[in-house]
Amino acid sequence: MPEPLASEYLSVLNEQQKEAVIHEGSPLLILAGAGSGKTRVITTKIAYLIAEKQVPPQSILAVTFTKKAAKEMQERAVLLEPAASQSWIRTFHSFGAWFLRRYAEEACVDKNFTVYDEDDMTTLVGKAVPALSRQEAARAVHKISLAKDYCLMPDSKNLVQIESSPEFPAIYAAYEKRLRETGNVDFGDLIMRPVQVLEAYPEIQLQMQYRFRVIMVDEYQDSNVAQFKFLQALSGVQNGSDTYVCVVGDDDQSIYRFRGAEVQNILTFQQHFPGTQIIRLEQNYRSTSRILAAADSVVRSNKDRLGKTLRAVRGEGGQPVMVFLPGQDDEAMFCADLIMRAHEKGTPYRDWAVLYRTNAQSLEFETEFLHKKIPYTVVGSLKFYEREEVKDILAFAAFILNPRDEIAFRRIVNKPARGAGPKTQEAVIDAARAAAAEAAGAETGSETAASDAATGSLLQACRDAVAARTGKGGAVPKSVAGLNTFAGIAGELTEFLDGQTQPDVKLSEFISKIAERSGLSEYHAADDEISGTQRTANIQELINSAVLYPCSREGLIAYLDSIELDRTLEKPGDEPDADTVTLITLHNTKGLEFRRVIITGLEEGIFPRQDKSGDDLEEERRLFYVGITRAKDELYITSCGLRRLYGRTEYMHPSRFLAEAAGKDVFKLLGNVPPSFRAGSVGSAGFGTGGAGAGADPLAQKWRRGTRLYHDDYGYGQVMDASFIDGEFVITVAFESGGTKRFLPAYQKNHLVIVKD
DNA sequence: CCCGTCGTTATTTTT
DNA sequence: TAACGACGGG
Repeated sequence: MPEPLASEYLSVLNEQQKEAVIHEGSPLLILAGAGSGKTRVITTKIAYLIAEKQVPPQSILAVTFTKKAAKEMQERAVLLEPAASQSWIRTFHSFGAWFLRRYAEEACVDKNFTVYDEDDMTTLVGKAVPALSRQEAARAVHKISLAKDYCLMPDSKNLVQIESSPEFPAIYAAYEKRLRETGNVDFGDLIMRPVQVLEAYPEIQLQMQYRFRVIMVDEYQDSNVAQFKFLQALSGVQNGSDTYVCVVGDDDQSIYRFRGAEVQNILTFQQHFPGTQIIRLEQNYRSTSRILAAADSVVRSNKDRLGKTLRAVRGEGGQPVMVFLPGQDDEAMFCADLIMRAHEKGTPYRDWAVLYRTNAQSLEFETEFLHKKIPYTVVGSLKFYEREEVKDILAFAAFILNPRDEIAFRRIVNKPARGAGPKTQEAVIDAARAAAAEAAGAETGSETAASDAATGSLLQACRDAVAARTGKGGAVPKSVAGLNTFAGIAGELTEFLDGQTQPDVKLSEFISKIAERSGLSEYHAADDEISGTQRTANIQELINSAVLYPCSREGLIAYLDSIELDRTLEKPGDEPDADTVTLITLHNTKGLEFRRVIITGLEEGIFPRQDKSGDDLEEERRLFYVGITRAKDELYITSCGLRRLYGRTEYMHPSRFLAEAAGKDVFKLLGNVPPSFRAGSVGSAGFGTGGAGAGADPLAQKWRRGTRLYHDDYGYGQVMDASFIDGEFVITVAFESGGTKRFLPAYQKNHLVIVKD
């Protein structure tokens, strides 16, 4: 087959895209607006570099944030240039995992590490600092993760900016020590530790510079400090390396500040990569122009942006619709009706996506769609891999891979019950840690630096405990018998895995064997009988998902990585091409597009979420922008007057984002449109308006500033402020208990009474 | 050691 | 409202 000519794939690009593809010689920052064809640019660039610039494909590294994006990028690059199959197109985290396994010794991790999730981390913090409650431990875990996103160690001076509590550094340090004893890593380590290795070992940095000549980063606006440092260290800019660095991002789509993403990375890129050229991609190929106008009307309220104007290539299209509904049930019904009616006219379900701010909101749609027989797929929140039975099996697999894994050990040693309770577990773990410490001490001064594989092994510690108690005569305690049973099973499974010689045996055989031999299958099957759960089916699904991997240590590592490094992965067994409506959080839509999009729950407190202001509020607004720009043909926005929240029905306000956008006359308004949104009052749409006629309203007469009152739930308080917002009379009340709340007195007759002094 | 009941509490967003 | 943790009984 003849090599495709560069002109063939360049000819379909616009001028800016072409410029970005053929650019060379300096760092490059591509500011790519939504739908401007950035994936096409990156993939074409990869093909171009290989075919026209003779860059070896394996020396190209392209980094994305999600596995889905990585997969798509690789597929599209390969279509343009088959040799791109050898290029490294991966997520930041899977690249970090590869790096850590390769330099395991320098990074002080076990080569066979598995990745602890938040839950595992919390357990470990709880063990490292027993004084903490589970809740406190969870809070600490959150802060530790954030610290790692910023590459901060327990002794870093700047740690106070993450968490000012004086106890925190000690908690972090204790956790870190304990984590290292297991040899495993957490999510943050996948980026932070490679950075530390690169900074500590110049020769490794040189190896990387030699190996990767081209580094590209997608979704750069969502990179965090650790990832920035990773990029810096890999490319070796400070050392004058000529590695070609190209990052692609859109500051308007930065939505991960809460987990350490730094918009500064994109805003100050030029300063850290001197000589950077900037290319803007502003032609939008995705959406019709009225949808883009809606998007622009939203994001233009943000102050902190580089500024960019999308030009629509497609036609004007239909007018986006804003719908005001009485309650969340009506919202679900509205969506269902819309989708069903379109389906009757031939629109497939897969054209539709229903977007919401929090995962919990998916429930109303699931219920309604189930009822109306509309097929749907919930993206992301599928906690398949967090289910107890699934975690149990995976923990057993992880333990066999790394028998120092304290968390996995605790989880499975006594499941099903074998008489080895917490006290026994503690003793075994302490013994293993003592053995490891002793070995480490003995090592000092001797030249046997490589750590013994059995050192600190909990499996070995179990066997030792058994050996110490048997042969002494007398009855063997139940706990020791339990450890013996467990050690027997774990030993047998380890031998099975290591004894595999035929290459065509699938890993599913091994996973299945774990389920059977561990007794976990039976244990969970019993639960199915009693509570009618799906555990056996889930275990079977898990076993099936391992069929793609070979039955070996390497295969098992790859399998566990694939699960641990991408939680958004669809549930195994879900067919990807089914004709279903997509239910998805706004965050998860990053990089996706749909013909028809419904963004739901546009209410104050929900979206934007309560207590958002300043930079956080701007991020919420960008999230709205991301949602709008997913739509190709049709866009609907819904807002409810009532919503059930914490089991209580609350009266809701339309989101301030709606007022910001409606003033521009870009939306068609439907439903119970609040007065301030109606034609004629467009100019005054927004918050803090009203005032006129307030004195005449009976409610305003009753609830004046200073009025003392009593609320059923919150107790005694005083009206601090009273005003009309969006045509509704709202009071702000300060309670004696401390908090402040806002109410709509019109709807609080049963809960709110005036008290006379 | 396992099960049930009662009371409390929680909701961002995710690699 | 639902889910989970603490507690107590069997």
